Amino acid sequence: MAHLTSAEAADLLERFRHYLREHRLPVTQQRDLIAHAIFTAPDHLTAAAVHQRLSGQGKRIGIATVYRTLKLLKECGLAFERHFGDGVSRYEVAWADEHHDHLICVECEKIIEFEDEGIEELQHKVAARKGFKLVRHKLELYGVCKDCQERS
Amino acid sequence: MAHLTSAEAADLLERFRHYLREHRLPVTQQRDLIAHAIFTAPDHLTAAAVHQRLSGQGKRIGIATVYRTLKLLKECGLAFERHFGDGVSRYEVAWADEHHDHLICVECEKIIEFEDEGIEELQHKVAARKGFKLVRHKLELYGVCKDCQERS
DNA sequence: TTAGGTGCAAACGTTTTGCAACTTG
DNA sequence: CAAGTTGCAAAACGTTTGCACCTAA
Repeated sequence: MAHLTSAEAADLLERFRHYLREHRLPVTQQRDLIAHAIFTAPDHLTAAAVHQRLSGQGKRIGIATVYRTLKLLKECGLAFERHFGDGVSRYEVAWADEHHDHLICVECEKIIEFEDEGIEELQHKVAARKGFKLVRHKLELYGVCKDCQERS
Repeated sequence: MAHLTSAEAADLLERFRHYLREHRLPVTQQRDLIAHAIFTAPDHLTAAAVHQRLSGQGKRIGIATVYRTLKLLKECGLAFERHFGDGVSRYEVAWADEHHDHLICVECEKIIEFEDEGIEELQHKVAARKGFKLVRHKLELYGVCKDCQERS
């Protein structure tokens, strides 16, 4: 689950502000709002979804600013950009201690997160065997979820 | 290695033609050329790369036709479409008996293919645990290759 | 002959960029 | 005040589509 408590979200927001100050970049209302949206989202948001969500709250923010801020969040390591093959980028909070991969239903598009120690260990072994120093990985399992199996 | 012998490439081309005839679709020069380009490529090609490669050979083929044919190759299972997170689709021959994942160097962008039985087995276990019937997966390991490690 | 493919150019949806006006520090 | 951000609209990007013409069977 990528859903953070509001205390955790607040902590991440503070870390983002700290990163900005450290780099002598202004902490603006827009940056706060966008970062907050990502930190409190229960799922993976597209830039358009972030924009809509803020518009719905009466905030007038340009889509360009959303992209610019998402890039900052990526750079400082507080958010990840994901691609699930439909040509749209999705963003999610990078929850420090948690590493998870994705299990995606090919019928209803539901996305479930999981972690597996064993797989991670084998990944490191494979990389080592090829002389690579592993820095990150992406694993997506596509299948039919229980609900969709029953439905058919 | 995704590099096929010319006999293997010829065999795949014949399979493609067979698929087309079976579906009462014409076997055109363009389709032959594009399929051949994919089957003989040593690496993952973008649509633009296929187009360039053919243009370089003096063939005047529209980029739209390249996309249309790549879609056909995907549909008949002879090519896979891959996404490595830079917003561009890459295509590679689907070598029937081989299943491989990718190891990508984050510095020189070199792409190495690998297979690992152990990882695949664990993937099936994870999916089963969550009630999913696994149909396919995507695993990409990003790291620094031996050459780039030495270079720095 | 005719179904369907082709190239072109225009349309598309997502992401980026140039710029004048505006905030932040 | 100066540096850097913002919103807008326009551009850029990869990809798809509409259409008149052409090719395979």
